[in-house]
Order: sequence, then structure tokens, then C-alpha cells
Amino acid sequence: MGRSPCCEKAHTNKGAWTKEEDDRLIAYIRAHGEGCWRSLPKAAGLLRCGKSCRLRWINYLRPDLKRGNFTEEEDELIIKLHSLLGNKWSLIAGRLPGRTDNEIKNYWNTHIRRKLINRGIDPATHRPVNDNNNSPNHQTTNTSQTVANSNISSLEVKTTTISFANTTTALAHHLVKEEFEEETKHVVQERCPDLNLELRISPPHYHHQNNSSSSSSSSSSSYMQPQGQHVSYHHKQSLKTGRRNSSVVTSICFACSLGIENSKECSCTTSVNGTTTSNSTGYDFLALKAGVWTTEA
DNA sequence: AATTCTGACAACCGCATGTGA
DNA sequence: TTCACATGCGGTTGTCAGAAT
Repeated sequence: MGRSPCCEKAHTNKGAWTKEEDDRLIAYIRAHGEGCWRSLPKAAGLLRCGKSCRLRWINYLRPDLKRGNFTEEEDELIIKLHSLLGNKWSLIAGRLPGRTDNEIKNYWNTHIRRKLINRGIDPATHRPVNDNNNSPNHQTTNTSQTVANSNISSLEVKTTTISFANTTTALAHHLVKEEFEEETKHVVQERCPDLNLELRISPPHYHHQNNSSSSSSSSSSSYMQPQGQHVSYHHKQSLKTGRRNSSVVTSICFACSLGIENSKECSCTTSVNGTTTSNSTGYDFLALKAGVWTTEA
């Protein structure tokens, strides 16, 4: 019988959106909220497919989008997440507040791929291109993952080994969504067959105090990601440390970016009026804080 | 000045998945 | 359990601006 089309294509506009269409869409969503994309175009008076409206809103019109260039920190975070998750752009986007999966995907294809290639790293495998064992079937014999040092030139590619073994139990204590666990576990297993499969990455979780101490924002203390994950506004702000109005500036660690803040893995540094402190028990997961992969102890 | 090339990114398309009747 | 529908996701394409020739 076949799949019914998502909309009546004969009577819909395609291509670039006009200012008027944007205004109509924004006004409608402000009044009625997101959702019901199939019926939205008609209700909003738009000659567009519901999918097109959804894409336009999520990728361009959403007020919480962070426009502008990617920072070096975001670059490195994308690279590291991609090495773990592969082309799971929505999952990667979930860790980069204000960025969309489409935006990250485009950025990867246009910038980061070339950047990695220039470093002598295969963007698909995250292994050195001149590595003789750089094949999908190659597996190391210990519980580790070999990745390229991100701070070295393509002329002298070194590899370092990272062990996840000691962190997995603690990380597992912060699980929130079982579906996410299973998906992420599956992805990690697929890409890193030699990895301890207890490694899990949890989605961002709600602050126990419900943002009472972490955010000066009132109504927008949390927001819904496209895939339905709430991301705390605290971290949305923290990622861009220079933009905070408060005198308290927080540098987010990777553990927190993965939604396990307040844990002993947290190594966030907090600067209060110029005085920097850090979590003494912090664990710099994947050495993100330093921006480079670290060697196994 | 005209043409071609290239990079960037918005948008589209098809398939997968979730959900409710 | 099955089916239809709504939504989400990832790959791909189209378009445009700026650079190069």
C-alpha cells in the first residue's frame, strides 16, 4: 500500500524560507508551542511541509540557538564525541548546547574533517592515516583505545592509549535514561570493540536543587533539545565562560558535559572573582579539560 | 569583466523509530 | 499484535557568495 506522503506536496513551497514565513512560524510556535508538525503548516497559514517547518524551527529559528563560529573547545569536543559515537550527530549535538545536529554535521564535513586530515588523522577512524593497522578490523589486545594526540602536527603523528577501565563503575552510577544507555553502549561497543563495555554516557540530568543555585535565568533554566533531552541552562552558560554576567565563572569538565556533574569525576574549575578553584577529586575524563588526550597512568 | 571553482550551510529526502488506537 | 501516523535522524543535494583564473 505504500507510505503516505507527509504532506500534500503539490501545494507546498520548497526552498529557502522567506522572512514572512519565518515570522509566521515563530509567532505560531510562540503561541502554541512545538509539536503537531503535520498540522502546524495549515494552522499557521504556511504553505510548507510539516517536516520543513520542524527543520526550520530546530535548525534556524529556535531562540536558544548559539549562532556564530565554533570555538576551539567545541571543535575538540566534537572530535572526541565523534570518536566515541560516530556519526550520531543528534547525540553529539545533545552535548553542545545551542548547536544543532545539522549544524554540527555540516561543520564536521566542511571543517573538522579537513582539520583531522591535516593532522594526519583519518576522520572516519580517528586513527593516524599512516597507521598500518588503520583498518576497521584491527583491534588492540588490551582494554584500551588508541587515538591520535590532537596537538601534534601531521608530520609527527603520535598515538596515545586511553584506558576507560577504572572509570566505568563510577560513571554507571549516574545513569538516567535506559534507552540512552543502551544506545550509547551499543555505539561504543560497535566502534571500540576492545573497550570495556561498562562504559556508559548518560544524558544531562536535572539539577537536584532544580537550578536554584546554578542559574540566574528564570523561565529558561532548562530547555528541551530536539531529541527531547533536557539540558541544564547552567551548563549552556558555563560552556561559554566569558559570557556569564555573574562574577562566578565555571569551566565545565567533560564529566559534567556528559551529564554527571556533582560526581567525584567532576573536575570543573570555578573562578570566583578571579580566584580559581577546582574539584580536588576531579577526574578529567578523556583529559578534555586540557584539550588533549592523555596517556594511561 | 566574465567565467569557473570551491566552501559553507540551509533544506530536502528517505528510512527508522516511537506511540497510540 | 498489528497498523497507521507523527516525529526524529542521517545522508545528500541545492544554492549562494567569495576566491581564483
